[in-house]
Amino acid sequence: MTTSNPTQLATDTIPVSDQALLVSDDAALEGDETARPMRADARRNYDKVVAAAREAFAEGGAETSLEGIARRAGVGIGTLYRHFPNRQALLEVVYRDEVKQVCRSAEELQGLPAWEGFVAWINRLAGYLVTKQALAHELLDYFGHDSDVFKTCRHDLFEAGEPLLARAQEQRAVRADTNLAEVIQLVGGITKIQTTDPAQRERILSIALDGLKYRAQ
Amino acid sequence: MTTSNPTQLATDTIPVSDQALLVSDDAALEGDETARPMRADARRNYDKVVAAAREAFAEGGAETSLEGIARRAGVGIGTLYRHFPNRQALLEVVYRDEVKQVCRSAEELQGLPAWEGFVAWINRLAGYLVTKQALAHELLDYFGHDSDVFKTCRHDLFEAGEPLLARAQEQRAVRADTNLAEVIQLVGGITKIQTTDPAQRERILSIALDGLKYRAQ
DNA sequence: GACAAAACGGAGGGTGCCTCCGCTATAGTT
DNA sequence: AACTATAGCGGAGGCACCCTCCGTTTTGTC
Repeated sequence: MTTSNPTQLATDTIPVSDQALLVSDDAALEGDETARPMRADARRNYDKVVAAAREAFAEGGAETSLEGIARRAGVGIGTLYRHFPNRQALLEVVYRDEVKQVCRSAEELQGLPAWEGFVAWINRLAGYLVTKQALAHELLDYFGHDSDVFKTCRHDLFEAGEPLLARAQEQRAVRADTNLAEVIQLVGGITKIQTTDPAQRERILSIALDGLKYRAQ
Repeated sequence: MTTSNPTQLATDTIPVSDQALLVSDDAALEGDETARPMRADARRNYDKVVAAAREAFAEGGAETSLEGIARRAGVGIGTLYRHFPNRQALLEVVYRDEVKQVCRSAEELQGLPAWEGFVAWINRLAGYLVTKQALAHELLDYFGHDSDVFKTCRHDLFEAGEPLLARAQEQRAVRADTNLAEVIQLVGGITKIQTTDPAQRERILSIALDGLKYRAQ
C-alpha cells in the first residue's frame, strides 16, 4: 500500500526526455532574475553535475560523496564546487524537483473522499521520503530552517497538502488540533526508521495515521 | 606508561563516585564469562576511553570523532581501536548503561494505571532518546541488527517495556495489533525529528500515542 | 584571430577512519 | 628482585572525504 505506489516518483524511472525537462527547470532557476546567462560550458557542466547527483542520491544516499558525484559527472571537483558551494546547495537543487513531483501528484487526489485522499497523499509522501532517504533526511532536518530553497520546498509541500488536510479536518475525518507542519514531521520521523522489513514501517505509519483520525470527544 | 598526557586529562570532569560505578560496570561486562582479567594498563585505558566517549557523546554527537575521543582520553588512537574495533563497538558499550537506566525506571511505573504507566514509560524513553541523539540514532538504526550488545539492549528494553505494554493491551488500553518493537521504532522515529520547538515533538508524540490507544470497533 | 573574462580541474591542506608494527609496561616465573 | 614472554601501547601512514586556491583552458565578443 505505501511504498509501491502506482505513481512512480523515483527519478531513475523517469524517461530521458523528462530529465531534459528537469534540466531546463534548473536553467529557469538560474536565469530567474539575475543578470547574464551562463556560459555554454558552465551550463553543460552544471547539468551534468545535477544529473549525476540525482542518480547518485537515487541509488542510495550512503556513498554519496561529492567527489564521487564529480567523477560520475566527468567533471573536476573544483567545477562542482564552483556551482554548488557545499553539499547542502547541491542537495537542495536536486530535491527541489523531486518534491515538486510529489506535490503535483496531490491534485489528482482531490476527487477521493476526504480521509482517503489525505491518507493517499501521506502515503505518497512517505513513499517518496523512504526511497530518497538521503535527500529526505536532510530535507526534514532543515525543515524549520531558513534556507531559500527549503522555504520553496515547504511552500510547495504546504500548497499541495494543505487543501487535503483542511478538507479532512472540516469533514471531521482528521483531528482538528494539528496542522500540516506536524503531520509532515510525523511522517518524516517515521520514514527515518531503519528496518529490514518495509511492512513494519507501513504498519507503524498506519498506527500514526490512526492517531490523526478525528475522534468524537 | 607511554601516554604523553597526564592521566586525569580526560576524566577529571566526572565525579569520582560515578567513575567508580562506571568502572565496576565495565568490569562486570568484561569478566562476564571470558577467561582472564584485563591487564592493569588495559583496564585503565579502557575505562578512560569509555569515560571520554560518554562525555563526548553527551556534549553533542556532531563532533564525535574517534580520534577526538582518543585525544580526550589521553590515549593513542591505536589503543582505542584495540578495545573497540570500530565506532559501533564503542557506541554500544557507552549506551549500554544508559539504556539500562531507562529500563530500570520502568519498574516504578507498574503502580500506575495501565495506560498511564505505559505512556509514562514511552515519555521517558522519548526523553532519553532526544537528549542522547547521537547515541539514540545509531541505536535505532541498528535496532534490527544482530550485534551482540544490541541484542542485550533490545533485551533490556523489552524486559522493561513488555510488561507495561502487555498489561495495557490486556486491559484494552492499547490496541492489540502491535508490539513493543513497533512501538519503540515509532517513538524512535519521532525523536529523530529535528525541530527548534521541543513542544512540537511532544505534540507529535501524543498524536502517535493516540494512534496506539485501543479503539472499540 | 585576438583578448579579457569566465570557467575548468586537480593539487593539496585539513580531518576522519582504521591498520600495522616496533616499542613498552605488565605479570607470572624463578 | 630480576627475568622474560607477551599483552598492550601509540602513532605513522594509507585511504577517503571535504573544500580552497590558482595556473590553465574555453568562451564569447570585437
